[in-house]
Amino acid sequence: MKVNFLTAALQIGTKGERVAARIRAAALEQFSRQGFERTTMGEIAREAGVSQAALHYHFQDKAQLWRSAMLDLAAHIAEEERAITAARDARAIDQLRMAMRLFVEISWRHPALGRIVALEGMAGGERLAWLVENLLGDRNRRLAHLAARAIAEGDLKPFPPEQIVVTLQAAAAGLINLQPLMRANFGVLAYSAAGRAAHLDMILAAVFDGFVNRKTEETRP
Amino acid sequence: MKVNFLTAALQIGTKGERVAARIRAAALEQFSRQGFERTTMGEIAREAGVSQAALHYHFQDKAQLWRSAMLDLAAHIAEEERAITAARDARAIDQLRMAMRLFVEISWRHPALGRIVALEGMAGGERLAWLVENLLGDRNRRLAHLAARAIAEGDLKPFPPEQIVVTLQAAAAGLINLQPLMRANFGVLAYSAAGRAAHLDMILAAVFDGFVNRKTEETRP
DNA sequence: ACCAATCTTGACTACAAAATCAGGAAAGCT
DNA sequence: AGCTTTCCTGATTTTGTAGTCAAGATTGGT
Repeated sequence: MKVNFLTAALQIGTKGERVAARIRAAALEQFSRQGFERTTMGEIAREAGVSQAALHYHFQDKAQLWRSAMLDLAAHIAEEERAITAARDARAIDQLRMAMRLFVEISWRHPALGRIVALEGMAGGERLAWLVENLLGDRNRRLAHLAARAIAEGDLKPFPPEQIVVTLQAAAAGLINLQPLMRANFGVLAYSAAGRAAHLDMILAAVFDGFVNRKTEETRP
Repeated sequence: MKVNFLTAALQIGTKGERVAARIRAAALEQFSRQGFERTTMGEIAREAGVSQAALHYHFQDKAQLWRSAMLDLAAHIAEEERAITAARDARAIDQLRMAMRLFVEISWRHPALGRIVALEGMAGGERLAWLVENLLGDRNRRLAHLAARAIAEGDLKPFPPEQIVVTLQAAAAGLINLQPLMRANFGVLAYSAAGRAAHLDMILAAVFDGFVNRKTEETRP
């Protein structure tokens, strides 16, 4: 059996609940890698080590399994996020930097999230609408609001806040999502813990700082 | 009939060649939006205004149609690129900046490219291998080499060149690929020509500059 | 140990989409 | 015009996958 963050759920609940959790974990992995239609129920079943029919016992249909897997992911992420509370009175730019740090760390721990957003965010449709409604919308709007404040406080270059937010996230998730490309194109392997830390450094030090308004430097000749 | 950049091909060649071009254009649009499996031959046929069987007359199977559409896209892009030749003796950083400008412009004109790379680059598999082999590999390695030179010349912060290249491209294509997300999440509409120019500004001025090593700015003109 | 509820499965159905094919229309040549 | 090649289509077959179902296995309570 595959081991990942959802495997913890195997320890609790009734047998059915444990199997359902295993199915959700397998489904999330497949859906996020292959997208919804490329993923088959049979594949998920095999990965979870149960029969295909078991999937339909625990979940009404494929779409509902997808939503269930997403909610599961969201719950795990929310729990990890709660651990960190941004200081309310800090400058917007600092809250934003903190949010980006968190985003990168969570993206490494839960690569499925970024992949799903990329897949559905390109395609549009009802699954995207569901994601925006249930998981992404508030969070993104909050970040955009934060970016707008940071601009107003003179700390960010004055680009459209929504664009800043989406671009930052796309940049941060890019390397993580595109591991297969990195491997196929450059022969680079998946990252160790040290590599992840270096990646976080890169995003903050390079990409994020690119948006930062360096008043002192710019007023220089 | 849908009009796009491939429609030009309608003017030349035999009747069959013109129909094949129309099919490739329709296929490219669908494949890049929906991904390979979500796209059906029937849909492509309807979009191209021919019968489903006609697709199998011109192309052996779905996979070959996909490859053919990609080659078509690559040919168009290559032609546009050829118009611009980077000065050989310029500093690597300037060549890189020029390449990014080109990348953003081409990405706006051919949004299918970025979507395909994102889709297949996340999933891995034989289509990705084909893409790397036939149209991405050399180009990306050349860019990485350029980034490495720029680092050696002290113009870029010393992050791994492959990571810089992929992250820059992910950041630049992010907004373009994720238009449906922008719309669903923020209600923002597709971009006008002015919006595209502004986006290019943002990528170069913010993201690209984030990677630039500012120490050298003082010593440079 | 027994029972009832919960869970799981193999076998099956329904359906959508890819691929094939024989027949016929259109284009191009002489 | 007559002939040949190229092109296109409707009808059909094949294949892969989602979803159903009745029967049997497992689990947990008493």
